[in-house]
Amino acid sequence: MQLFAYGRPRITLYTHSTRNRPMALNHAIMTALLDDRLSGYELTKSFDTSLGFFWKASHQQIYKALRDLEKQGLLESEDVPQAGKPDKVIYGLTDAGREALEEWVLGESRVTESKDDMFVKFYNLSPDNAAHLREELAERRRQDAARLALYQRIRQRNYAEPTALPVRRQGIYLALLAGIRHCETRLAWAEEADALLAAVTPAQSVAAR
Amino acid sequence: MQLFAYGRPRITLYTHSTRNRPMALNHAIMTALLDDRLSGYELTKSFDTSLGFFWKASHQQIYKALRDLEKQGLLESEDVPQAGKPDKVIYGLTDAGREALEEWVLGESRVTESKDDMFVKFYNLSPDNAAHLREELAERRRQDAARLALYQRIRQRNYAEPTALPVRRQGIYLALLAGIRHCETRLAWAEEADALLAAVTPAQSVAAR
DNA sequence: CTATTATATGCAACAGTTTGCATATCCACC
DNA sequence: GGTGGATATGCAAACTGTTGCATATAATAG
Repeated sequence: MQLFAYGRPRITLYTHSTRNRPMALNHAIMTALLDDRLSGYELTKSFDTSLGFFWKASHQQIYKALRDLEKQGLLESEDVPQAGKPDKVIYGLTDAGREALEEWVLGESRVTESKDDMFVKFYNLSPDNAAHLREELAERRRQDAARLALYQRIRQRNYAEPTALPVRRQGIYLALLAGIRHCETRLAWAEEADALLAAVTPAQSVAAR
Repeated sequence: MQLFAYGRPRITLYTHSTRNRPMALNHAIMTALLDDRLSGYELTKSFDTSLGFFWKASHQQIYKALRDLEKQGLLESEDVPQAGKPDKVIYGLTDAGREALEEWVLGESRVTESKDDMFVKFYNLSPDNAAHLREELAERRRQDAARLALYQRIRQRNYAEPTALPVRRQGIYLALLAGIRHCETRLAWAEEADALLAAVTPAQSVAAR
């Protein structure tokens, strides 16, 4: 009787396994705690700006990650009673946390490519939906413009002379610069795209006359 | 006795609910099937190039999505026996599928921001890891350069004169252009970043002397 | 006085993605 | 004769992220 009916058992080498690489949200949180001790609430808000350009997270995710990281001994917490506000729990990096973070930086990076419906929609362009796509595009432009303005302000205030900054701040500057360039590129593209869409749209209004 | 101990029951309006918006992978697949009838295997490969810049999917995801979409009547399938190769199943859009796709385009878009470890790592820049980050950056440059070259080739071959193209092809051109601009921007940024990192790295080799 | 907003934390269900594994054929290369 | 790679499809578990809901205090706006 043959128990292993199909082929022979295989030996797998796990050469490119990512199993042991924990999700980067944890590391993003630890990064945010490098300088400051913060509560989950404060982290949630700070994720909306600075680091948030590269990593979005909901408060549910963040609170859970904080508890997990504390269980692993990478963070320590402190209960802070407050008057006039609900009590909060602030978290800080432990030495083990700092070490784990440094080690993580030296590992391989994982990229989760962005997924954007809008581009898939462009593959479906027709006179029927061109007007709608222009609207979506206009909304994006507003968002990108707002974000760009914010990042430009931050740059001028805190990163005007990058080479004069301490090393770590130079790294943050580069990330910020990537964000700025990204917004600029999208805005320039949106202008080109809008011009082309505008040439498509009138066909509909003519047909609808 | 008070059964609803905490506060009063709330009425929620679901004004910005996204519950009924199905994931875009399904729509990306349907989009890829607009012109051609393809098998899961072929779709997986085509996702690696064209649409893949905006939407990555594994073969496991794609095969499952295809079966789901067929169950919903949005796709139809046909078994194709092959000589010298395993048989395959090719899928095509049904009329219902085409309609559903057109309707989806007119809805709101969802953006899943890209998540890239590398930028989080830049927030941790130090002389200890600057060399490692330069390596990662160099690897990204190779990838971006390769992708850019591919997209440039596609552009020259098929989209040299965008305004002369049929409407839908113009939409694809715009998506392609976004991909090109994106790669170019990242490459330009990587150059700047590398220059700054280079100024950080030597400090280590001097210290290590 | 009531509604809203900000502060502050959390659970549970669900949706979506990744990873590991499984199966099978045929071709090319060494 | 075996190894590796391309073709072709699929299951199941683990992981990650989103959504809806729950709870509580206090300030502010109307």
